[in-house]
Amino acid sequence: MKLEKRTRSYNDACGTAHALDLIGERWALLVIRELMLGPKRFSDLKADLPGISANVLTQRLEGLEATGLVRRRRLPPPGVAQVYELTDWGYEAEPIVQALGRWATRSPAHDPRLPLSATSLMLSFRTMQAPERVAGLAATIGFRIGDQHLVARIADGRVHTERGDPDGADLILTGAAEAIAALVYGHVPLEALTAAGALTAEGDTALAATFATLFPLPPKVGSESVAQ
Amino acid sequence: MKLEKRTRSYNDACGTAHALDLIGERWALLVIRELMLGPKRFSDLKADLPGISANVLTQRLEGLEATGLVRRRRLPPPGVAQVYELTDWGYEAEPIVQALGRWATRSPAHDPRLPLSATSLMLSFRTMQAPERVAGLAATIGFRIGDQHLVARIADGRVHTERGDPDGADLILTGAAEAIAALVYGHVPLEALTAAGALTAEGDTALAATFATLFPLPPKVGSESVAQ
DNA sequence: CGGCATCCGGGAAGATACTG
DNA sequence: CAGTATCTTCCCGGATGCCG
Repeated sequence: MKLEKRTRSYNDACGTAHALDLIGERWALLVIRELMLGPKRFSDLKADLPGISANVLTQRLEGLEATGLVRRRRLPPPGVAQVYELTDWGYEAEPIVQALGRWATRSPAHDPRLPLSATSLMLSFRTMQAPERVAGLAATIGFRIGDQHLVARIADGRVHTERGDPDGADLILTGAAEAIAALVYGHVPLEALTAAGALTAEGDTALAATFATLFPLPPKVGSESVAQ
Repeated sequence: MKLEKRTRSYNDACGTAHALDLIGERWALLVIRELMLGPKRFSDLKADLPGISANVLTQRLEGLEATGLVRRRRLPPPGVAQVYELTDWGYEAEPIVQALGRWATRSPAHDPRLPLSATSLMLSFRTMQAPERVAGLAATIGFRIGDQHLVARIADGRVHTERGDPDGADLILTGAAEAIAALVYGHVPLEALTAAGALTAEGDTALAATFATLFPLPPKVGSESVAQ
């Protein structure tokens, strides 16, 4: 284990270029994305980042820790596990994640049916919500995705998402993130997903249809923009 | 010339991940940044991107053209040159460039005295302007940076930047982008820069000091955020 | 000169196996 | 569970050279 010389830099005073020096390496921003809802353990990060290898994840975490975006913390006695969490500055990267996400959904090549992590799904709710559709609504929807428990709270004209106990929510959806994405973004009816065994719904199942209207996708890039 | 198999993908339905599939390769976003103010020729791109090699620039332009972000256009007869320009969708990436730039200026490692392109400087004015400081002002500042002519128009509570003829501006600054950055972000007085021969000012030179107050940098990340 | 293709060396990423 | 070690592959960066 030798001291690394610093990663090759763009050597550019432009803030954008410096940002790429910090988080431009492959996987770096997706690691940050996965920590956006709170601390995670190494193995959870690895499981939620389809395709990353252990050594690359180790390198990214080391790098992000060195630049002050990620902090390593040992959990209190009950569990011996250690977790990685974003620093305040790390959390401030959320607008970047959102700007990228919003922009890329216009891509003709974007396939919303690919694998999806629970964190990505929750962040997409933050990004894609349409204020004029959310206005006046009040509800709480709980999610059980694998062993992750999450909540979307609709209030004050905004959809708030966070980790939390789904119990007591008006509607609780249990299933894979991809199935919930099919409901919200693919506009597959809840009944079709429950019938297929992809999703389980408890509570106010009619709420699901309303929820699915809150996150309209921007129009795909049309031929007028791409053709020469 | 064989058909390339498409670049390795994150294979993730998350919009952020797809954005990285599109513009996550090294240099890609900086190429887009350099085209943000309008079309450029290959050699201008190469000159304005310190450190990029010709073959990598070729690859990036091919890739960006294939994804529909960049268009290649042959200029009308007077010049045989061809230029690269962003598509509408490509221009829509500006919020990404801005989010990255704004976020990265908080980095302790950010050195604003590194080389800087004229385009980066103009975009930084868009990004970093403080509306409460711009309010009520009206002025036009012209820039001659190398052979590039640019204008910043202060009106309607906003700073607008674009390519344009500096003649007739209230103040015209001639010099390297780094010198103008020293004025605006380094708060080096205009007199010091003109005395050193780094900058030439014509017109309302007092305007320079006002202009330099319009773009406050956010506070650097402090020890409270980085320390464990 | 502008716009590439080609070859090469170094280094980062990916896959797998292995260890405390 | 949380990484390390090793090997292979591929990308990046630099140099050169071709061709209009």
